[in-house]
Amino acid sequence: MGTSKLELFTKEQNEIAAIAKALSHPARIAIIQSLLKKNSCVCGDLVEETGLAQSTTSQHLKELKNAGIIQGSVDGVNVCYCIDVKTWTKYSNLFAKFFEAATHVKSQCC
Amino acid sequence: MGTSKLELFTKEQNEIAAIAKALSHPARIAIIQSLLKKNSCVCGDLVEETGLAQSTTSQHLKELKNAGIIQGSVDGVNVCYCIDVKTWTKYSNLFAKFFEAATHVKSQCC
DNA sequence: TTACTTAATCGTAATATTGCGATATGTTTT
DNA sequence: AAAACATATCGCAATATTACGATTAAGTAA
Repeated sequence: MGTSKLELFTKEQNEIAAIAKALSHPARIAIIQSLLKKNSCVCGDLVEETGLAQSTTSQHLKELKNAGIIQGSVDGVNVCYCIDVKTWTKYSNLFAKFFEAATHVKSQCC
Repeated sequence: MGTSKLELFTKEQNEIAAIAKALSHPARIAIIQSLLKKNSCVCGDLVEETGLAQSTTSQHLKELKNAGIIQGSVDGVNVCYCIDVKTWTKYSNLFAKFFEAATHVKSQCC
């Protein structure tokens, strides 16, 4: 136990949940917002941005990378991260679709 | 440790992360989708929908309720759940705004 | 080569999440 | 009142997440 029973749900449900999971920590939201604003894309700057330890920030970056949201490329001693626009757009559409389903709900049933 | 350092982040960042957390389990996505489709709104039916134990489903419902996404009202022996449309719309807009920020990003920086 | 810098990974501790069975609570029905 | 039903809560076990310091790896500069 302690593990989610993923096999009970549809591919889409698991996908939406997985993306939401990647977005479920404020540090990761902060990182994404920072990258979208393009104030910087260097890992060291993101460490300052989050206010967390370097190792912790690195862990969050890894999760965002695994989710396909960001990508990093080595630039000398630094690593430059950026939003993977293609994936981001895909996720954006998926969430928009998911949320929009409620526009047809006129009234509360209870 | 093990606790997120919420005080390091903005109210908005924490809010987005909190909503995402509520959406970060496929069972909860399944519940929401079911309620949006209005196939049913009775707790017992949602237990079947998820395929999880009654107590586990009840726990997921509680989390969605805590996040303000759904509301339940007692109807005799049953409890009828439904989407809180007002909150849902609010969250929908918040996420749309969050995702849209990337439409201005023309190219990858790295 | 050695020293320095940056970032990833490892090891570990604290806490949170997921899931279930058992039990409690509250509402109908008999 | 007693039995039946639906749902919430409790207690527990397994696993996941968050965070940090220490270490490793790899590039750059002296």
